[in-house]
Amino acid sequence: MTKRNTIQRSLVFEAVNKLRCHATADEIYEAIVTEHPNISRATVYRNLNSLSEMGDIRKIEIPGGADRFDHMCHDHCHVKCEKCGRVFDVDMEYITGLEKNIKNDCGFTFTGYDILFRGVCPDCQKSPKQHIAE
Amino acid sequence: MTKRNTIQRSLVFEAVNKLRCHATADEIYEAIVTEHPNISRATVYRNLNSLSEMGDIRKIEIPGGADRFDHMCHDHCHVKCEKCGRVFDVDMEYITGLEKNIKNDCGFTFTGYDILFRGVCPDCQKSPKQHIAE
DNA sequence: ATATTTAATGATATATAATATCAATAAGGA
DNA sequence: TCCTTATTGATATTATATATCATTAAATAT
Repeated sequence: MTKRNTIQRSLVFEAVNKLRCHATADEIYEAIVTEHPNISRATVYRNLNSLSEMGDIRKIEIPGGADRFDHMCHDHCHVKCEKCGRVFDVDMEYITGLEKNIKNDCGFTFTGYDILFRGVCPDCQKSPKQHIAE
Repeated sequence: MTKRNTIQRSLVFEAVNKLRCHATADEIYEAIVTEHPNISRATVYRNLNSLSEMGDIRKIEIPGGADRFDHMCHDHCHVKCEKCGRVFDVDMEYITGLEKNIKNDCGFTFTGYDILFRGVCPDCQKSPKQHIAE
C-alpha cells in the first residue's frame, strides 16, 4: 500500500540526476549496472515510472523512440532530427497557458502539453548519410 | 528509382481517406484486409510511410503508442488521455511561427512542430477503470 | 505486342521498447 | 523479532515497426 524506500529506487534516482540530459531507460540501466551488476532492467523501468509519477523525475515521451528521463528542471521543448532521430533541447521560453486557446475541450481535464519541433540537425545537414541513431 | 503506382498503394490511400480520424497502421490494415485478404501488413506500413513522405497523407507520431495517419487536412493539435491512451483532436487555432521564439537554434533547420496536450478524457474521469486502450 | 528492368509485394524473421508474470526477497510496522 | 506485502530479479510476453529475400508486376524499351 505505502511506498517503500529501496536501494534500487535511490540508485535510479541518483543515476537520472547524474546523467541529467534526457537519458533513455537503457542508458540509465547501463550506468547503474556497471556499479551494481545485480540490478534488473525491469526494476529500472519500474522505478523510472514510479519516480516520474511521484514527481521526483521528469518523463519525456518521444515519438518513434525510447522515453527519456530528466532530473526535475524547468519545462522545456525538444527538437527531433528527422534524419538521425536524435533529440535535443530547444532554447526557448516555455509558453504557458496554451490550453486557454482551446475552443471546445469536450469535457477533457488538461494537465499539460509537450511541444516537439521537427527539423534537421547540423550534422545531418552536412553529411548525406542518414539514421545515425533512432 | 521512380515510384510506381500499385493497387496496394491506392488501397492504403483510400483507406486513410475513408477512416479520416487518425487511424493506426493496424486499423488501416484491418480495414483493407476484409476486402482484400491478400494484402500484407508490411505493405500497409511501407505505403503509409511512403505516402506520408510524398505528402499525400499525414503521419502523426504519438509518444507511447502507435503512429497515426490522417488524410491531408489543416494542421491541428491532439490530446492524449493519460489514463486510457486514446488520442483526440483538439479544437484550437493552430499557432504558427513558434520556431521564431527559439533563442539559439544551434544550426538546426526547423520544418515544423507538433503540440500534444496531456489530460484525462471524460470517460476516464467518470469511471475508475484504466487503460481502455493503448 | 513482347521483352526487360527493377520497384514493390507477401511472407517471415528480427529489432526495439516496454509491460506482465511470479516466486523469492526485504522494507517497515506490529 | 515476526509478519505482511511491496518490491525485486528473471523471464516471458506484448506491441510496434523494420529488415530480409524470393517472387511478382509496373513502367519502359524494344
